[in-house]
Amino acid sequence: MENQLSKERRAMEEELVRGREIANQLLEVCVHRSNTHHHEDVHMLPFIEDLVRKVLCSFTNTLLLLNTDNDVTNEVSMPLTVKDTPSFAKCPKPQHTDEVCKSFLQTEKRRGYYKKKSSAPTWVTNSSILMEDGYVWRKYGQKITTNAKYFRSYYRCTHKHDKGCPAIKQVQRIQEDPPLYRTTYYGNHNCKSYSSSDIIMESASPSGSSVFLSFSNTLPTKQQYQLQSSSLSSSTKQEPVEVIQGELIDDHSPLASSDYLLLCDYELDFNYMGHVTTLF
DNA sequence: AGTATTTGACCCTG
DNA sequence: CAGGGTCAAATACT
Repeated sequence: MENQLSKERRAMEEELVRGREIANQLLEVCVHRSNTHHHEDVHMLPFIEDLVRKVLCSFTNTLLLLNTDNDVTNEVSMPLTVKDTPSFAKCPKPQHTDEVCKSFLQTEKRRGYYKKKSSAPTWVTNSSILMEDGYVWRKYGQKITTNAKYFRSYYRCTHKHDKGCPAIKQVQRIQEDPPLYRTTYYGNHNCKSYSSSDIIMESASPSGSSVFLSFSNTLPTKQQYQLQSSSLSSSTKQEPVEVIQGELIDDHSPLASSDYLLLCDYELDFNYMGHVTTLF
């Protein structure tokens, strides 16, 4: 028992060290990239993707070791769009016909059922560079939340209805000067409105670019990382992805496709995660 | 005319 | 019941 524990601990340490080394390599690549011309990126992208995958694999293995005795299946979240039936369908059967008519009339006028998603950000990207994801968003709401000076805007993928794309995002202005916005992503695109020209990490600002990535508690399964030629997945997860960036969007603009994150297609499943991991 | 945004009401969760 | 997320009619834009 004791031996088993120390064995697992050693394995975890090895995985963490490995992950850190790979992350360092990735950092070097990024630094190198920022000092070179972009036409070289084509050759670097496969290498960058490979490093990212290795880092993720390492974290995954570590977290697996940390959670070997947990029943992770319970942590799996279902897609927002199919999780529940309409509220009126869940109502207990009334005992009297009057009640039946009454409740039916009441529910008939109701709007479609929707369920609030859980919100546990899985990662944060703090960046001064301009990133795109090539998707078109449509604003469907705006709220001023408590203790917030600015509006929070709600966007969904334009292809929600024609292709059933479940992707949504929230944009919250969090700072005035310099302007800073936090973008939280929920769900992944399955609309495939993606082209190579839209590949992210397209640095709009010529210098001083910095990227901060971090993962936080309750995890995503597959996050759509568009680092490059990675295929787009159609994960059913609704775990959020956060991006914080400056000088990119206007609360009142239709989102000039400037507030996006860079993601590639994780092949990994993070369902069992319950920890915070910082990449940079 | 078709599409996108605004905005108040509605609805769910904690 | 409050706070936050979504809907959908009204409005603006192209």
